Amino acid sequence: MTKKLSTLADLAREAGVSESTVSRALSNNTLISQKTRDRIQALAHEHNFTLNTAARNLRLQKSNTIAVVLLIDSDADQSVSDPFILSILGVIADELSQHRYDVLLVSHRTKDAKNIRQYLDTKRADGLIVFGQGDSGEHLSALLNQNLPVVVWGAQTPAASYVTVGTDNVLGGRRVTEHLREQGCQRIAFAGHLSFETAQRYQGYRQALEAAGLRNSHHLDIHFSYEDAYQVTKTLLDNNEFSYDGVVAASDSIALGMIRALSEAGKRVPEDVAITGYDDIAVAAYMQPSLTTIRQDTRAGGTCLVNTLLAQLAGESVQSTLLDTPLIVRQSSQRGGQSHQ
Amino acid sequence: MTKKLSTLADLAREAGVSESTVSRALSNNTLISQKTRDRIQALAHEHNFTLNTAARNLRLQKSNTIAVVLLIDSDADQSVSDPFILSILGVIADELSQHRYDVLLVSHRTKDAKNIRQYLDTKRADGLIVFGQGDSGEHLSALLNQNLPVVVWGAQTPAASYVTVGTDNVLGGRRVTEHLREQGCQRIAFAGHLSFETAQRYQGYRQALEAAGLRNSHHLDIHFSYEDAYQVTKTLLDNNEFSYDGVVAASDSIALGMIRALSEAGKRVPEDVAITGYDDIAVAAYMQPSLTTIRQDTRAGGTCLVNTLLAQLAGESVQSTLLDTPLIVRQSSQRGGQSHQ
DNA sequence: CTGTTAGCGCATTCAA
DNA sequence: TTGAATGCGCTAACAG
Repeated sequence: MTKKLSTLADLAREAGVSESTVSRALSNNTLISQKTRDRIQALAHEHNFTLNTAARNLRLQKSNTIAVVLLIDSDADQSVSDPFILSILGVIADELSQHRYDVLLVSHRTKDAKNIRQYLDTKRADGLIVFGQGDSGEHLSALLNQNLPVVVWGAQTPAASYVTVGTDNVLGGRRVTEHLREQGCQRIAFAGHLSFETAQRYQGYRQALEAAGLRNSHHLDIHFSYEDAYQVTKTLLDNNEFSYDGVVAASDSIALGMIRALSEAGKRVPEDVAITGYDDIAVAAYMQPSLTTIRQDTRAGGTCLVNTLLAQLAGESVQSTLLDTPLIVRQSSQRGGQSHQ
Repeated sequence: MTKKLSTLADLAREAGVSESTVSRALSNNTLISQKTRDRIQALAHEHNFTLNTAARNLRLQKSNTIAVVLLIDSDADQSVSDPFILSILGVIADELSQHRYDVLLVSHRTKDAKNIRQYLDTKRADGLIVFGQGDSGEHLSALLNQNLPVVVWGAQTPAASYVTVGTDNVLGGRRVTEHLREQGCQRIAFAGHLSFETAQRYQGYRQALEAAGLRNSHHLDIHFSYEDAYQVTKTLLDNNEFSYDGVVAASDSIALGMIRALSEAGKRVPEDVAITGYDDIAVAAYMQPSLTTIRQDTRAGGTCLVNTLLAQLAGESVQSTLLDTPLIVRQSSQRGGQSHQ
């Protein structure tokens, strides 16, 4: 390792040429003779030289960076902990790095959503991928109505002016509920806090109940977490207020917490209570009982988010995508049901 | 929303003062009269003005950004999928954003580890948090021997010249193994691929066996994943080659995969086979049976990584930290054991 | 208290 | 085929 050459000027001096020649040589510009190019590139490599990104960005007015923005509910805990989000984030980081983009990970309180424009305005990021429209769809709409390079994870709404990639949550909610009906469940509760996307799942649940001629719906308000699900369920059971034979959980995490509480209380899943989750997180297949759920394919979702954004960046006109929401039937819901008369 | 003011110069013109005054006013420099400061800050706010980060970074020769580098094994799958890593990443993002730092998320093939210096050299990041020394400790040592602002997640090694935050993997491996011995296990296998950290856990496993007078160790080579663990275990069971009554799994994921395979084959956990995991991922407490494991506290770990790095950045002298590795006893390993004669 | 000036490192226009 | 000069937007030393 020879001495440190940290700027173009250093390299130029070392090579005995001008800065502009080095700049061109490094970008493999054909204006420069092949010989010079080779020589300079070799030199740069030898000295482990890399361009100063800030200077380059300033000059080029772009950043080669995509900001992934996580909008965090202010009253809930502020950390990024949802396994589904974390998992799709991993996919996005992969995809983006394959396209030679850097990923800037930022989290914002929901109510500060308006600040996210700054990443674009200050050329901090070339594009944005946003999670959490759930609690701030209206903010986003106000901000993103122009043709900005932004893709939002979540459901399309008629009002929204921005491009989204997401799954059909109403359909998903309907599917699991219908499935539980087919398994013979009579009293089916919906467990989850009704934020944006989960509210849609709830809506699907309602639709399915109504289609089955059931008038009463049951909502258990549980925020996204194992612990909360466990506690709420345990309390209900302790007070003898748990009267359901089926539960549509708004997420796999919630389903897991409930299953534990039920099991500790001596209830069998699925015999006494059939349960479905939502997301198909990695462990869903590996628990006992394995979890019936709606798959949200993180690989497909992440890839689609990235591709949509890159297409936008390339000037193509893009539209929102609705990903499929397949029902994955496993043990936690299967108990023969009516179909087996 | 008035017209777009995108640079300091624009703001200065609008305010009828010089650029430097605006610059100072925005940084709340007391050189500027309170009145002027207030006026300019109000103006900036009204126009939703933010500084251009690239220009600012270039001028200041710093970036207010921490790069989190994930070193990915080249022959394994390239994606960021380990739930433990993802979870600690969430914590880091939190902590860093509370300290007003941005997080640049980058993944690199292990063998390209030497490129990670560039983030520092080009002032792309003020500091680095690195995961995955496991497979590239020697590369890192070669790179990071200077007093660079870098903190590596993982175990300390005598050779390593860099600062680490991690848990005592040897101790952890020893603890679970001793625990299984206490539960009466006679033939205990270690399940996991022997990379850096897991090799240390394996070493602890060996120590515990030797201390118990057991000469034979059993190693099942399983990479980090549910699926691989499931397949390998299933194959062993199908061939009647699974002869263990205890398993020390190198990660919770592996434990889950194995438990599923065992359960499908009609083996009971913990009665027929007692199993321990490693990490204490969120679901560990919520599965059936709940998983005995070694806790790696992601909150503590992430916080410590960040604090150590920030201290380094502040010029303080810091040293490596070894976090506690508590044994969390749950159902998957408990079967009375010898102590109940 | 405020303004003028210079320069961070790079890409690019214009001139040679 | 190469070099000299300019400016991206910002901060800070120096002057006033």
